[in-house]
Amino acid sequence: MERQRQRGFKLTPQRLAILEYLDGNRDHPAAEDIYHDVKKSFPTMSLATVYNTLEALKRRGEVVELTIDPERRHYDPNTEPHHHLICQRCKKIVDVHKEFRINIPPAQRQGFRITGNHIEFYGVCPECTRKGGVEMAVFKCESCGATKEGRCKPKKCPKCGETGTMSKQG
Amino acid sequence: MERQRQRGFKLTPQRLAILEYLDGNRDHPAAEDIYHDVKKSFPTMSLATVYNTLEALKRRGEVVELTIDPERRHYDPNTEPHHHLICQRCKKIVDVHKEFRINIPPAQRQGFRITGNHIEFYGVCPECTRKGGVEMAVFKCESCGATKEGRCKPKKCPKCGETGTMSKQG
DNA sequence: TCTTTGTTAAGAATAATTCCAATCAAGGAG
DNA sequence: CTCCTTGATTGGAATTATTCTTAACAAAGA
Repeated sequence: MERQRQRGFKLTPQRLAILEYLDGNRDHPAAEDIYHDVKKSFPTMSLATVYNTLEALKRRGEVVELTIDPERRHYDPNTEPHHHLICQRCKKIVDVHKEFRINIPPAQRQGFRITGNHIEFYGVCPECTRKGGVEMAVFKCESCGATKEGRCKPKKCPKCGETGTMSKQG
Repeated sequence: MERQRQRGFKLTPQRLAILEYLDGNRDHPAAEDIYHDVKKSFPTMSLATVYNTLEALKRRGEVVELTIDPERRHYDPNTEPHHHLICQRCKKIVDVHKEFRINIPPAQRQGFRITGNHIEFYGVCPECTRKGGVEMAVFKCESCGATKEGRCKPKKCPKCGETGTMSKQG
């Protein structure tokens, strides 16, 4: 994070808050998630600033944009090359730190010069496996109080629409 | 009725046109691309119908939705498991038909049950390699006549906004 | 023929993202 | 210290892809 200071990247309070949220984060948040969280300690934060900052960080190679979820872009502050494992039921994304020796045989490269790769693994996470497909839990929105039954934590409140506010109820 | 229900899919002229467009297509088109093309021979076609049809085909496993491009969803009528190679410059997507023996060691599976994977390879396509990064070509919109300079064919006309109408000029 | 079911078209609605114009804050030059 | 330049922030408007809704429709079955 220190390395930002140089290189003409202005460390404004807003950017600092975003960087702090991102630092060490392994949740592959979307812009909206970052916004929602950072807003709590920084109520004047604008969603546009989150997008601007993410774009600036992306250009600097400090975060990687994940094109894994057709609904929204996710960002990964972990820039070491790694892969991802996605729960096909609840859409949770976790990291896979292993190098795979994969190479396209020249005959199949169609003239491309290959520069890298990214593997998406699909599967079912332990929580969803346990829930089996029948059992359900109740999730409550911290923001508007609405409740919803489901196998896994909904990313967004079905009532007030806020993201990241649903938590499991006793 | 039973037969119909088993197939559960009415072959309407619109759907036929979409299927024909998709058949053997290796371009990983987006909904808009399909719409643009099919509309030519079927001017009454609606974009919603394209989306509906794609959704129906997806549910039946006749097409695969590719989450590769953050801008829009692409569809692949080739449902045999395969991977993709993407030109990082012009965003062209080509197929890679090869099986890779990749496995996440149990210690790293984090309790997930793995069901599949998809590899995205990144690279530079022969056209873009040739253009080197300096040389440019001029592309013209078949629809509105606007021209644009670029390394690779723009997916969308910068003036009229139509997709798939840009072609290289003499 | 009447009903059921699923399809289409058009446009409205939604949601993520980008754009824009008006500030604002910091740093350098004078 | 003040002026000027540059880049950052905001909030709202604009844009874009996608979904939803409704009414009209068409084929199949009773």
